Formats: sequence, C-alpha cells, structure tokens
Amino acid sequence: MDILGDEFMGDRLPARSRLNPAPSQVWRGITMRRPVDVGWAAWLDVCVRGPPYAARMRSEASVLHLDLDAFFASVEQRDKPSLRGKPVVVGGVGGRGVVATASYEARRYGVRSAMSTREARSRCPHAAFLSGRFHAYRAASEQVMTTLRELSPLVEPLSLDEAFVDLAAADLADLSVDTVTRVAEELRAAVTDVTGGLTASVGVGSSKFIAKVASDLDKPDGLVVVSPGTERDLLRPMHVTVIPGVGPATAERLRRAGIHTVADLETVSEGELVRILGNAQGHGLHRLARADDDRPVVSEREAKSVSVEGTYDTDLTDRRLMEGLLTRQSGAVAKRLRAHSLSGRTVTLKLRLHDFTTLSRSVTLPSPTDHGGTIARLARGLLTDIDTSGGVRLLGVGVSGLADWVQEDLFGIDDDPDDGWGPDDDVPDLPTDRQRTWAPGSDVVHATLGPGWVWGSGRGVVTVRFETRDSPAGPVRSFAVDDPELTPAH
DNA sequence: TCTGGGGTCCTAGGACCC
DNA sequence: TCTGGGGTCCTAGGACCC
Repeated sequence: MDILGDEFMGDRLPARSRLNPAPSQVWRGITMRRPVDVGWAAWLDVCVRGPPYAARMRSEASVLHLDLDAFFASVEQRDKPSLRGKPVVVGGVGGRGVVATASYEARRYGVRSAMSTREARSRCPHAAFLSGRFHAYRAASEQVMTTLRELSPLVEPLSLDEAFVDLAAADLADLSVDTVTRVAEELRAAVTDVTGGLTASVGVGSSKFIAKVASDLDKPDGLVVVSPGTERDLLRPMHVTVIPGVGPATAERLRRAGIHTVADLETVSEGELVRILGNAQGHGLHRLARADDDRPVVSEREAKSVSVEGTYDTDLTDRRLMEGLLTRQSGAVAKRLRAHSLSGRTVTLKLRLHDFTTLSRSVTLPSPTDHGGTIARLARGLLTDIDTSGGVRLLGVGVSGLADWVQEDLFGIDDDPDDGWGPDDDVPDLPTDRQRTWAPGSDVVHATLGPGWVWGSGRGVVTVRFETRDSPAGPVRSFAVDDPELTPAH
C-alpha cells in the first residue's frame, strides 16, 4: 500500500511539482511515505501543503520582513536635498496618473498611494510631483537586497522595496527574541548606511504573515519582534483586512456575514468560510485567522507572464492608432522576453474601455514565441472582434504560458529545405473574411498581410506570411486575391 | 475626464479525451 | 444511442498585492 501510494504521488501530483518544485521543498529532501493511518485526502493535503502533524508554525521568530519607508519618495529626498522635509509625491503625472508613493510630509495632507494625482494635487498643491527615476530605485533596491543576502542566503524580494529574510537559514548563534532583535537592529542600521540614509521598518515573527503584520506596527523606521506564542493575541483585535488576500471585496462579504475582526473570523467554521468565500480563500483564511502559516521563504521564483500596458490621457478611438500602439507594446514585450531567455505560448490583449470595464482576449499558439511581429499580429487580430467605438483608455499586450526556450531555436526554420513549405507546396486558401487566425491545432495558425495592405475593402495582390505549427515566423508568399475586404494602405 | 503598471492566484465553463 | 466521471487545457473575468 505504501509503495502504491508513492507511485501514485510520483505519477500524478508531480506533473506540476516536477516542473515547478515550489513550496514542497520545505520538506528538505525527505521522501515522504503515506502512513497507513492517514487517508488519501489527508495525504494529498500533506503533499500539497506540508505535514499537518509536524509543527506548522515555526517555534521561533525566524522570519523577517523588511519594508523601506516611502521608498520612491525617500530616494528622491536623499538625492535632492532641497526636497528633504517637504511633501514629495512620486507617481503618474499625466491626466490619469496615480500616486505610487507619498513622503510622510505629503501623507499629513491626506495623500495616499493609489490616489489619483489629480486628487493629490488638490490636497497638497505645494508638494513636489515627480514621475519617478526607476534606475535609481532599482539601484537602491539592489543595495538593500545585497545587504539582506549577507545576513541570510534565503531572501525573497516581494518588490523593489520589500523582502522576506529567513533567519533560520542565517548563521546565528540562536533564534531567541533577544538575538533576532539585535540582528534586526543591526540590519536596519546597515540598510540605512549602505543606501546613504534610507530607513526601513522591520518585523520579525514565526511566519511570513506575522513578520509582515509586525513590520507595519511601528512605521516608519521601526522594529517589532513578535514573541512566539503571542501571535493570536496580537491578531485578534485587528480588522480582517490585515490578512493578506483580504481586500475591499472580501472584507465586504465578511462584513455582511457579521465578521469584522480576526477574533470574529476565528469563531467561524472552515465550512462556513468556504461557503462564503470559495474553496481556496475559505481554507486559507481559516488557517491565517489562527496565525497558522507555514509558507516558506522562497528565493527564486519563475516568472509566469510578461506584459506591457498603457493608459492614455484621452480615450483612443482610431483603430489604426491602436494597432500601431499594440505593435509597439508587442515589441517591448518580446524584448523583455528575450532579455530573460523566455518565450510564451499565450498572447493576451487587454483593454479598458471609456467606462472602465476591462476586457481581455487571448490566443494560444502550439509552440512558444518571443517574436515581436508574431505577438503583434496576434494582438491586433484579437482586437478586430472588439467594439471600441466608445473609446479605449487602456491598451495592453501580455504573454504567458512561459517556457525557458524558443522552439525556433531548437528546430531551425530556414535550414530544412524540405520543410513542407516549398514553392510548389499546397498552401491553404486565404481567409476571405477579416478572420486572420486559424484554430489552434490546425497546421496553419496564422496569416498576415504584408506591408502596404490593410483590411478594408478592395482587391489586389497581397503578401502573406504563413505561420505554422513548426515555424511561427513562417514563409512569405504572394497571392492574387479577389477579396472585397482587402485594400492597399496608401 | 475619479480610478497606474506589473504582476499573481482563483473560479467557472466548455472542449476534448479516456 | 445513453449515462458517467475524471483530468487537462483553454478562455474570460475578478480580486488582490506592491
């Protein structure tokens, strides 16, 4: 039975784990066998989430969370002394910009992250409004992350200004509250030193959740260490929104069920939470409400998607302009994919209409691409079905289903003379309507008009690139067509 | 002219396969 | 010629995070 059990897990579950061995690594290489007294459902749970009978929570405060204070604004004040002590707002400065970071001086006027810049200007007209210098932020962030890695090899950056550090992987004498307090204070000083004056708020606790809550308790420039055993008392009086994953929508659903605080949440059964919030969130919240969090600190994460989007100061209505913007965005996405040696199979078009409704449309190729032209053609193709007559405020392109290789590299497209696309080959008919993409799975995936032609009304000779299963940037052929939907671009 | 940009994860339905 | 169930893949949308 045990052997059967191992085979079962080895065969089925790992489809994901083998490719993407994520949190399961907490088990530190221990091969786990299903004990005879544990049922299958419970065993699955063990394999996915970790051992339930081992201590789920760490017994020591060994997870540290560091959060740089008002990061973007602080970098600006550091680099420009005239801004020190004054309200600084970094974010979008255009007509539709929002605040990314407000300095503490600006926060006194009610300026907050995610507020529209328009609103921020009306609340604090004398603030300095800056659009941001991301190279400087990235450089400062790197200095900080390097400092964290000197303390422990296990550092998980969450963004430019935030990271978890696993102190259990650090070379410390012990993990007592006194020791981690001292280490955390030294770390804060080191961060300020290496960045030339930036301050950080730090929280330390027995889990990611507790460390993050703790770092919020004494901002800015503070340190809170939560003693093991006191976690639940700390959380009980807090509003449910302290729990990561509980935003405005979830908080409202909970409020309607009479649940406001973590203490309220503790009294609700797991089944009831699942009923209110669905499976994943219900189970997750039931655990977090009890400070039950064994998520490991993970240093390397694989990217799952790459995207570029833009919100325009005035709504777009010109389709040709939108196609041009998509082409440019696709090129940027492709460039970033190639910079990371990635390619992806699914291309997603994103639109936000004038009334803020958000749409997405996607297609999946048989093999991954990192080719800007291919991404652009697919994105423009997806746009053709959408009614944009009311105006479009946001346009974007993304690629997901990422692989760390490109099929064209493995099966060169030009060096096989008998690749089935010679001059005498039987080439499929051109599409006669505006539809330019074939169903995935057919041999020809996509055909695109060559330069000089757009879809419209007319007829003539067109150049078409055929994209096939095996060659996404396939052969180019010319055709005489008699298609009233086709017209020269000039 | 209220509401960014870059992500992650989850849900739900349909197609398809065994 | 009807009744399944499970699993995977794909698409669309939504919540959430920094």
